Amino acid sequence: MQERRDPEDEILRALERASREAFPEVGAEIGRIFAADFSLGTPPPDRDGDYSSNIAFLLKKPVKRSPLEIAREIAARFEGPAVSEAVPPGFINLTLDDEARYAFLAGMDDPRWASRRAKQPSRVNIEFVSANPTGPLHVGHGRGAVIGDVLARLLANAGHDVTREYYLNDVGRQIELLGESLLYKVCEIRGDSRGRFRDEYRGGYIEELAREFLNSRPELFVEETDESLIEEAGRFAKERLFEKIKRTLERLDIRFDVVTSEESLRSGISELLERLDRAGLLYEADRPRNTEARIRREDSKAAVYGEEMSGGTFLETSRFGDDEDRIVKRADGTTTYFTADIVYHIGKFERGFDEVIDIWGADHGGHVKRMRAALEGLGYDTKRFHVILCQMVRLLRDGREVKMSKRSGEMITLDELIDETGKDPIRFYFLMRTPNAPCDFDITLAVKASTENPVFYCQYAHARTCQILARGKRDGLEPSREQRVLTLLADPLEKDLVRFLLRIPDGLAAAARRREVHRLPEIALELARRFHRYQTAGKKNSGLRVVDKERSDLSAARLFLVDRVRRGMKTLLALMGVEAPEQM
RNA sequence: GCGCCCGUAGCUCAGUGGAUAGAGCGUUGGUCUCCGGAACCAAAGGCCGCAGGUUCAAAUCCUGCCGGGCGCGCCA
Repeated sequence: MQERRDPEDEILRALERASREAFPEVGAEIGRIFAADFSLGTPPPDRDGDYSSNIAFLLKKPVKRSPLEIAREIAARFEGPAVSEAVPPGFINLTLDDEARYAFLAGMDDPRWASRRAKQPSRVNIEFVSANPTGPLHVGHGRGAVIGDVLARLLANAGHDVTREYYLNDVGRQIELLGESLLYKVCEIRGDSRGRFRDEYRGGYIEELAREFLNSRPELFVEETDESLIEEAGRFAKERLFEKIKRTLERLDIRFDVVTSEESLRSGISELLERLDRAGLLYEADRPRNTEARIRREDSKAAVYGEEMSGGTFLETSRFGDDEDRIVKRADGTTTYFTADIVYHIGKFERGFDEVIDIWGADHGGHVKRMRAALEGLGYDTKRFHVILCQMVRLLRDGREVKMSKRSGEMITLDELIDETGKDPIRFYFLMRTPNAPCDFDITLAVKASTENPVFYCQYAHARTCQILARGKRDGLEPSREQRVLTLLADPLEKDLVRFLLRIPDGLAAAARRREVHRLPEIALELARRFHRYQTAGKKNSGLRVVDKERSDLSAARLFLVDRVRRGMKTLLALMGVEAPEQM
């Protein structure tokens, strides 16, 4: 195995040296620029050069000369593993020399070839899915699940220590209602029509659970009070439903390091209330202060829940940017979801995480401000708290929307979607779009085996590399990594492929820095596109064929390149959790 | 009314303050004596929602407006 080299890092250091040498009087400024996340760019495709730098523009102000002049001064003093050239209006384009180029390609043997350590590796907690155990996962949960999982992979690739966490809301009114719904169904099955229980949850899974519950408790209803029955039924249902949720996620290759249950936080709640009280952030009232004048829409969804408003203890989140104060303890002494959630988030910081990331559905958008306010009020650094909100998923079939409504029972569960398309299209499509925007998932397209289907397109590129390498082997040709041989890779299509491979580590580092997983499919698609182009060109022009016994040196070089593309694609697919098949 | 998010090619969307704004689909026209054509090439198609501002440089940052999505008591 060859030792890995990071040509970009070498070039950046050489650029810094040359800049200091050319303009020693602004050394401090230069140091600042290079210490930040300053990185190299890519020249337009029709220009020479593997990298480009805009350093001359950034130095224009302190140096007080034209960017082009500055670029020339720096380029003239540049000493590194590349040839540098200053071009108007002031870019410095750099072409890596052969030795560094092939050292990079050989370094791809190292499984960490695409991993570039973040400047400040940190302990990161990513909480995602966290669906309530009151029913099966739906398609929207799948989006958050995939984004959270791949963000974890991406940050780990950048050297961070990542914990995947699921927050289980396993107490409270909804679990009570779940228990009642189960008992309602039990009564129905038994022909008992006394109507003692509410049927909040009605899906087919409730009936299944009710039958299981009856089987395990044939003597049901003999002695118990309704209250203890509801609790037992709730516990029974939530445990089974959470198991089911975990099985669904495992089908997508998603697992968690830690599951924290709301129940386990109970002991921390009184402590939290005392702490908030000591900080002077609590008050008792019938309604939050300063909210009378606020206008609300009557058709607001949450109004449905607003039956009782008997007052209680409020937390002054409005002092820290929230729209109004939030209740943390009801008049009857019970606490709310929000109270437990504060305990939970404080706990994450107390456990030593440097950064806390939550991946929530768009319908939780209103919670961001209050959570941030609560943390700020307690003295935590809210810059270390990030929320990624996932917008809605619209399902399409044959280009038409699949309507989903709970009432009509026309829900497609995540399990059903996996049955239909398999894991890979789901993962890939949900990654393709920024979480900030709603996305469409076209079931018809997801199972198609052609260029139109991006996941197929990438997997096919990988399979194609494997088949070509196998073909070479049958003809007695093996990849070569001798620099003498590799200089034969002179066609523009080959140079373009190499140049693209060179930029992958930086692309991944940038994606990690910005916590943006949707860049991954983009990178994979571009690599696939370049490779397919190269292969089809070889069909047209036999001079570009990879496997050619008549020209064994050239073949060996090209096979090496094909093998590097294979590794590149495999790495990208692995980061996305998508399979890399050797044949389709 | 308030908050968050989104307005980029006919459609779906990329775009890290940099060079002539890019892909896929769709449209039109092409490509193989087949290393997997399950692929590729070319053409057409753009007031980057509108108006200001910051900057050497704005699709990108700031402000205001217009249009769309989601949310807006103590359900989680």
